[in-house]
Amino acid sequence: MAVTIKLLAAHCGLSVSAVSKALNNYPDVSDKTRQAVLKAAEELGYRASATAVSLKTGRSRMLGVIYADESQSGFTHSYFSPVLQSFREESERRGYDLVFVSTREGMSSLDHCRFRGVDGVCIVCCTNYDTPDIQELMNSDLPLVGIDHVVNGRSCIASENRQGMTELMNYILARGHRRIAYIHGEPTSVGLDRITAFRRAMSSAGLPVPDNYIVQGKYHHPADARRTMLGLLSLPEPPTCILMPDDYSALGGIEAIHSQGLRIPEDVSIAGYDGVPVLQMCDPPLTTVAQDAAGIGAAAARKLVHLIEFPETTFNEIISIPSRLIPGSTVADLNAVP
Amino acid sequence: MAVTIKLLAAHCGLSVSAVSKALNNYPDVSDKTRQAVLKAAEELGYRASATAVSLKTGRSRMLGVIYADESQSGFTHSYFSPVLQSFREESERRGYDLVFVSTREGMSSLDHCRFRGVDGVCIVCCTNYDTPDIQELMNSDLPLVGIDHVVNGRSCIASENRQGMTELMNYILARGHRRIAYIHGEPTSVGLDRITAFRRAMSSAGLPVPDNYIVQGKYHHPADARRTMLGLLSLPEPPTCILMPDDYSALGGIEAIHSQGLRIPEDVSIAGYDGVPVLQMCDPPLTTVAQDAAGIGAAAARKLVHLIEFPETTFNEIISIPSRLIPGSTVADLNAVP
DNA sequence: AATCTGAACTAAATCGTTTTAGATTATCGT
DNA sequence: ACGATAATCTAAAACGATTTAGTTCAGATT
Repeated sequence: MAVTIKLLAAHCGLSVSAVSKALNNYPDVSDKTRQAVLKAAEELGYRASATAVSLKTGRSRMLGVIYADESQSGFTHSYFSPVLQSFREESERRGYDLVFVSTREGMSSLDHCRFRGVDGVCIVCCTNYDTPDIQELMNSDLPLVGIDHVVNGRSCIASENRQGMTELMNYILARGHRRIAYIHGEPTSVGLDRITAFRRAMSSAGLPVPDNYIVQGKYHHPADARRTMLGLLSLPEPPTCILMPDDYSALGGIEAIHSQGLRIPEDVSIAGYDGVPVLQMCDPPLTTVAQDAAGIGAAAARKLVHLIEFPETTFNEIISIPSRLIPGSTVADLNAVP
Repeated sequence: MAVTIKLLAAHCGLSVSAVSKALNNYPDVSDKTRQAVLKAAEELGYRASATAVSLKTGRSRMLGVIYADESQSGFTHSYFSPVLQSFREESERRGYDLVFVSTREGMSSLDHCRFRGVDGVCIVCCTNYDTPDIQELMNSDLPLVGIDHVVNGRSCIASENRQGMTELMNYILARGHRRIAYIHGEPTSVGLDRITAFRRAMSSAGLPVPDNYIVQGKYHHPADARRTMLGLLSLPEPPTCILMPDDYSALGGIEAIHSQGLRIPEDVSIAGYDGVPVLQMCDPPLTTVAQDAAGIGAAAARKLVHLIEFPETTFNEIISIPSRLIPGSTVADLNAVP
């Protein structure tokens, strides 16, 4: 089997404890011995067993990840996947490995975290935060950060949704649109922030928002978006521009518009949210707001590691990461058409 | 802290070993005691520590995942991400959790696997299989399955690339195309299989394949595809149909075609490979071959778990998963244009 | 009644580390 | 040269489980 510390100790003619101390930079070991141990460890290819260290120290250097978008897209989710990616990179940079915590039968997420002995957990993607399972996690004493959702005074990394939506609205308004509709996603904290920003922008511009211009749709669900879009297009006074829940849903919206023989943006304008690269390669490139997924993932990892390593001095907080408007070409400039 | 077996034993008035046996269905424990233990465990919320079990038994019920597409797409990779997703689901169904094995400085992937004590490893996504790092893994005695790449007699799950490509070619040929070009990806085993099938289909149809009709491109790299496509379009005798390395690259190809003022499929036909849902929502939907990512991921998990649990009776093999043609609308029917 | 058998339990070793407390030198002041 | 002090090492317990080798005590056998 693998070479253990016992073998290494024997090879060095030292006690196990001396070797352990040498490897862990304890002060009460001579430089000569330390060098010898390090050299021998290198030669024999010694690696401490994470399992044994973990058992003894109570720290595993593993981070749990809740990624439960069973419904549909899985790891291909256009927003959460890149968040996870950068969360992973930053975690590994800090010496932590990622484990997925599943909700296996009979084991709650918290149970699972304890079972695996993870040092902390990040809720990256989760269809519903109001489940007993997630609540139990939130109320536990496990270090935790959430993406995009604020619960129970826990730390949370989120896009500046109001800022992003406001920039998008300002852009659309500046292009002369007045009849603007919003197919929004589920009214989570994210959703509500965006809706608020939408309404504010409209009222700041002195524009009314007819009730049927704000429609609840679903995140990441093109088929639903398609249906909803068709409804909007068939209104007696249809909007000139429609905001979608996200870029992926926008695909369904675009489809719906084309199916009516309408052109984008000549006949109808449309905007997404997320900044998915693929949509920028489509023709025409989608007007949208790029969320800084990489920044969010990295911030989450940093925060979580801090919570773990400096529990005394680290406080819970909500960290906002700015978004950036991508103008694209799917919102017509009505001023330019005299 | 958490409730340990020691506490549970005390609570039951039994020895630690009796409790352990009760929990693990040993025969030499009375039914009465077993029930009592189970009940107490439930009440106290006892969970065995995976760490401790792992240390003692040498089995961790964790699977390592190599997913190293640092280059670009990360978890949004349109083909590997869904593979990973289903690999994860099937693994969890069988009681295994997934850990990412990173190549941290100074620790090879194999080292990392041993360090974490994973029971097996799956190479899902990997930019280059010819590195010492991957070779070391392949030559180790760790249970292992690879996706799409055959190395060293290890188990491998792959799409039936020849079948897929052949079906695609038959479809294209049936639509009357004779000047067909292929921008292929890196010549890995996958790439070579597809090229072989392409050449066979052409020669079966008695068609020549000019050298400049087979161009090496890159997988998952729209910008590169764009450049290469422009080259093909500017040939003295340009192809009527171009096969792309994959759907994502096809986006770059489509872009290039449009940039020349050409229409798809009226002026040029194009086909992808993978069956990415997004591309089916674009207009027109892409002609492509859907790889059964879910089937591949699940098969990989099953194979790996077998290798782990029945090492004697399980042999290494190459498992092929059929692909399916998605006709789409990007390949013109030349017969229909008299 | 003495012995054997088997069921049901316990003690203790073990997995590979870390860490506390104690042991062994070597160094030094006097 | 002698005890004190510091430097360097070792022994052993502990982490939380599993598992081997007993042990105990009914009840059956003779």
